[in-house]
Amino acid sequence: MTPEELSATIAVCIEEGIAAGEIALTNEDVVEVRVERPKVREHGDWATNVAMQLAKKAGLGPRAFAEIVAKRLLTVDGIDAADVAGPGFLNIRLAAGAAGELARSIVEEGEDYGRGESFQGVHVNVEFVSANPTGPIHLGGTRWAAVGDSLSRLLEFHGATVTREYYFNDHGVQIDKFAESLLAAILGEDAPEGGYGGDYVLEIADRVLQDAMEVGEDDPLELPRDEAQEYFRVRGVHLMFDQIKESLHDFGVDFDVYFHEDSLHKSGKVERALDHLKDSGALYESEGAWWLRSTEYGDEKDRVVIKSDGTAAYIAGDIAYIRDKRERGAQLCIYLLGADHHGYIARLKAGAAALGYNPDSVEVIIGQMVNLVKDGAPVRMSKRAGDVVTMEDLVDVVGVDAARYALTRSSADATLDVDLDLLASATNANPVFYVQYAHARTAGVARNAAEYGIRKEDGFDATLLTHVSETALLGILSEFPRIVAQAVEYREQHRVARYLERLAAAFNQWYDRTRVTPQGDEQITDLNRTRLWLNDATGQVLRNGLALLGVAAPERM
RNA sequence: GCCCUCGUAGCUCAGUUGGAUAGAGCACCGGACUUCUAAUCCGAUGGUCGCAGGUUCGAAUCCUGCCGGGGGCACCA
Repeated sequence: MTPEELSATIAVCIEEGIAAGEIALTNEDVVEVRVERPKVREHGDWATNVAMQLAKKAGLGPRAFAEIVAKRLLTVDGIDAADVAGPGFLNIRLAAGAAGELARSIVEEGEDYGRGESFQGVHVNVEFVSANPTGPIHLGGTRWAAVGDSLSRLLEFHGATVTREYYFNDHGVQIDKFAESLLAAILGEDAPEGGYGGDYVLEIADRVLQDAMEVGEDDPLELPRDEAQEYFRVRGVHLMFDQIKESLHDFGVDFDVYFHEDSLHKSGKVERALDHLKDSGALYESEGAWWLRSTEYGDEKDRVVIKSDGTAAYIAGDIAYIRDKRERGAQLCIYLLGADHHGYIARLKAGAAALGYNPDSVEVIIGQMVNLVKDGAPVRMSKRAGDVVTMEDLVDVVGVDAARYALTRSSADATLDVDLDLLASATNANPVFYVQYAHARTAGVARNAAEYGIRKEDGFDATLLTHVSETALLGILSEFPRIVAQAVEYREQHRVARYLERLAAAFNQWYDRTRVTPQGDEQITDLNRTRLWLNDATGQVLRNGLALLGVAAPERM
């Protein structure tokens, strides 16, 4: 019996109590029954606090309410015990077979186990990273790459069609500084004020020059300075962006759309969006400018969309962009932004509302910063000095799996300290290895079982899974669909990672106390076969969970 | 000054959206390998959940006010 089935069963018991006149409620009062795993094992397999939630309204004491439900639960097949405890908790113990059946159903469902439907048929646009191509992806961007891709995978697992999108621009102040820096680097000058340093600048500049020579173009350095800079801007941005895409690809993140900010302006989409807003009265005119009512969404002040000189403010592009995303089919637009962008939330929501969309269709996830720790001290990162830790640096030191896992196992809205020494050296201090090792173990057990000639299809008897470490493992396996559903609902991928760590621990404990393969000259029995089902079920869930984080599930380590 | 966010064990972090005795990993201490991988397992130590009030059967969780860290407050992009 899964927790979902148990939850539904309890609801039925309450409704029966209502029908029998023992509970003075209507069926509409019956809230969704939440079952949870008690922290203390002796309390049973599952517990619910529904009696405490409903007792008051029913005019009963919580314990009396719980007794009425317990009495009926006991008559249900697959439930061994239902006890009332404490202030009104209902502790439930499932029959051994009822829990054990799960091992088989997980293996049969395979990579679909845990799948959900909460986003079935919904088109979601997830925009993340979106760094302008003025340098390699740094640590912060790496975090959004890992988190954004994992959230996308979670949404897809719940039925969504996800567009992974990267928004960028190759014009503007920062890009000009980048172009200036390229030119300065190749000429052996110091980086300009507010420009970019670091080896990569010279590398890119060199490549631009080499490429020009190879195709027999005139030396761009012979051009007038402003033309040379423009030349380096176009070619340099292109090279830089290719490098970024390659880094992301090597990191396991591929975007469906790289959206060019300029295209909004050039195609007239900004203008059309602004006309639309003026016509619909979504903006108001004041002091010669057109304003967006962003204060209605928590902004400190309303924002100018069309400046008094008639030109579009930056935010106009954002609004046109929302409209473009929606017109391309997105029903939900999720933005992953750094903490320095939190002021954008109100503006984006106000923009969506002005366009006539539900402001809830724009969702902004604000992520906190990543700090790097080395030798017990924070590593100072300075962009000016080129002393920036990049995605490639991190991957070089710890590998893609450890990097992605470290960045996804914590909530995005907590600042994160990444300890390079720890990730690189002390392997057992690194949870990703613990989880991957558990998976490799399931694969190893399966290999050994095959050698012994143990075949799953020869037998399965759920009632044999009675060891305390087995019921614990089964309980955790049964939680996976709900953990995934919560991770999707709250957009919190780290729940999956934390769950996998619990699952790996439960598996290791089981592995330590029981055996799948026979010892000595023992005969192969259904117990061996049934445990192989459980072993394979665990491997399946570890694989499914790691896939949601974009982390490999190795067969051997 | 205002806004956002975080504050939980020595360190890094969870805490099932208000539930039972607040957890894990690391570090430290003590145990367990002739048998499916010891990258593991078992045990011990370690807490005024930043502080003070409030809400209720019940608060790490919700509300208010302080304190501390981080970020943000343009007719810039």
